[in-house]
Amino acid sequence: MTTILQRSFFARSTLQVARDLLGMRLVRLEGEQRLAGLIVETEAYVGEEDLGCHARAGLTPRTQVMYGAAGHAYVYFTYGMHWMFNFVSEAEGFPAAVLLRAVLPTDGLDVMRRRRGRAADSLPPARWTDGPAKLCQALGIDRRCNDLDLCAPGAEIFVESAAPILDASVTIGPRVGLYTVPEPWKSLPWRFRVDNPSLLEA
DNA sequence: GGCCCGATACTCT
DNA sequence: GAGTATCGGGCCC
Repeated sequence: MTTILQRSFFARSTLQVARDLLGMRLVRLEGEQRLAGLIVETEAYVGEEDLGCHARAGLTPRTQVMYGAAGHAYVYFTYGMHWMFNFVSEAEGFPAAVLLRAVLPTDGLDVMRRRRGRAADSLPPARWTDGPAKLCQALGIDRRCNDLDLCAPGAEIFVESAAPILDASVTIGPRVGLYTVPEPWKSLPWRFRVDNPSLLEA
């Protein structure tokens, strides 16, 4: 039986949440259409002290969602064209989140493939959603999803429990794309990745 | 397979 | 006005 992850799951150490989300199933409901994928890559962004985290600038209109209750979605726009999806973590008032970097499509493949367009041609499903902006495009996630409560009854986006991933199948390393972020933040091993996503049972 | 680059608009200084 | 938690196409192996 599957259960929906509740707020207590997200209201923990961000590193623990990022690790434990691996293998869980992200579900996106669009009316009758169910889109879903197994989470296979995440990154942790933890507090104002973390110079890789948007909250380094403190409380602003953009970052206020990260200061709110755990279990909400923090969705932001970057590079002039891309949306990114995050799970808010930790206690209310402490700004932190887990960036979703990749999923393995399991439900609604036809819709996801169509949304990815030519970039999906001749590639297996795992390659349609192996980047933070790619999966947002495939799942139809944009600014309307910012601050959604993933733990509310009837939520359009939520996470279902699934088979946990063994430590032996997880690679931990530095976060991606923090070119101008100073050490030690740039190199902290706060990225969690399932080694062979395509081997996971869909 | 790899590297380089441009697209594009939002956030905070 | 500068910087950006990226992507895909073009090019060269």
